[in-house]
Amino acid sequence: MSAAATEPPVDRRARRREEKFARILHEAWALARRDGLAAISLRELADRVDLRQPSLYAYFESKLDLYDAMFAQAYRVIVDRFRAMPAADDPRDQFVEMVRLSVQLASEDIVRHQLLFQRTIPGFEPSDASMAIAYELYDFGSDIMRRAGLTTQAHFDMATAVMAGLAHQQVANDPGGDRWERLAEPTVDLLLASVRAKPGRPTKKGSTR
Amino acid sequence: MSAAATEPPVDRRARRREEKFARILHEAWALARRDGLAAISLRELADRVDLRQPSLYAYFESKLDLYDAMFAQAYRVIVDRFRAMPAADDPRDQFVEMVRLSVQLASEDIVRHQLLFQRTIPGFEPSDASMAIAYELYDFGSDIMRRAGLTTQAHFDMATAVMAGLAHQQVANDPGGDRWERLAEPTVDLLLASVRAKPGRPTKKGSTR
DNA sequence: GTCTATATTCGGATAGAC
DNA sequence: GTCTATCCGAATATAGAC
Repeated sequence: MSAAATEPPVDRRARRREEKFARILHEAWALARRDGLAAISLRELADRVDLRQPSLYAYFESKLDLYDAMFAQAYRVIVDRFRAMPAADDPRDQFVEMVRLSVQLASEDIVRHQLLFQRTIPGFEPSDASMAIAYELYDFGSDIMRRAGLTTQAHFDMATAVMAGLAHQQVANDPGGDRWERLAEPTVDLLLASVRAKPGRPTKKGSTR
Repeated sequence: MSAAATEPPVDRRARRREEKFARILHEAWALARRDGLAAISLRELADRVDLRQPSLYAYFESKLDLYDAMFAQAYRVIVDRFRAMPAADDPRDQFVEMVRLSVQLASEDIVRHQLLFQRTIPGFEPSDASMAIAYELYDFGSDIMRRAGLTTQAHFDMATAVMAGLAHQQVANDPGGDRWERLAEPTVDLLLASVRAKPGRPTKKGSTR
């Protein structure tokens, strides 16, 4: 409330700070893509944003804190991309589209995929605030799966495994291609067929091992 | 049985060297499990095997070379575990067992899984000799899948994605548990059901990598 | 093969002036 | 917020004696 016509200097400063922070994050991603996530050097990062290395500490408290900011930003991007999916009439189509998008997202930015879904940075643990963004994504995805007919925990677990697996194989064995991405549709139909075959009970009798 | 009664000193020395090298690898794994793969310190590794840090260079040429040795050893262990699987009469059962074993292997040693299946060490590329061991595993697994009825490239790709996904989810979201491991059986049946629904063109033997 | 000694470079982080 | 200066520790790797 109450933003003056001429923006108070405080807000301008805050905005400049945000812009600079965004630039820092941008260059951090660039370095991560070049050398690997774990190999980001604060010295080189500072160089790229025209700062001296100690000045970075005005923007984050430690290197792990930087990773946390990258983690949160990456999840925000992905949540936005999920929300931007065209709404499909058929829930099955929507499910297919989500799986396809997941593989695409992993494929188009491998280090992002590593930071979010593989725990590779020694000592890094996402903050609660960052995890909250992650949970947004899972809720959104769960809705889509539920609408497509998945009901049990086992259904969900199979579906998430399939999504993770397609993405992983795409990234690991056909980077830049679509060999696993194009399996999104048939794989979803596989899952849905099994749901329809034995609704609410995708596992055999005695399903707890 | 042709070893001389008095073993030649050359062979004894060679064996001692191998034993020491094995000890080095053992402790390297221990450090990786404690601190993460990327955080292995040659100083601490040397301490643990009663050497000074520079002496390690009598056993490998660089740190990346150490990772390569770990990579090769890990694949050898896994190949052995695959070969040690009890033979099942039903190829479908054999397939189930393989998927279950894959998830178990990832679950029981997460850093091994990371080194083999996630490219997380900056600059590390397995040597040709190490990759040869990896291919052994893929050939072995391909045979099992083929016998279970998978014929097309798409079948294989789906199956490998499912295996990778179950393992990943198990490791990432239920470490120490069996929430995804117990989905091995129903998931294999899912795959096989789709194969029976629309059988594809057979692939040539050994042509899947 | 193992040692001591050292080179070299780099890392993240802090103190304190402006 | 940004700087200079610096700390302190860590890292991998090499040289050369024994």
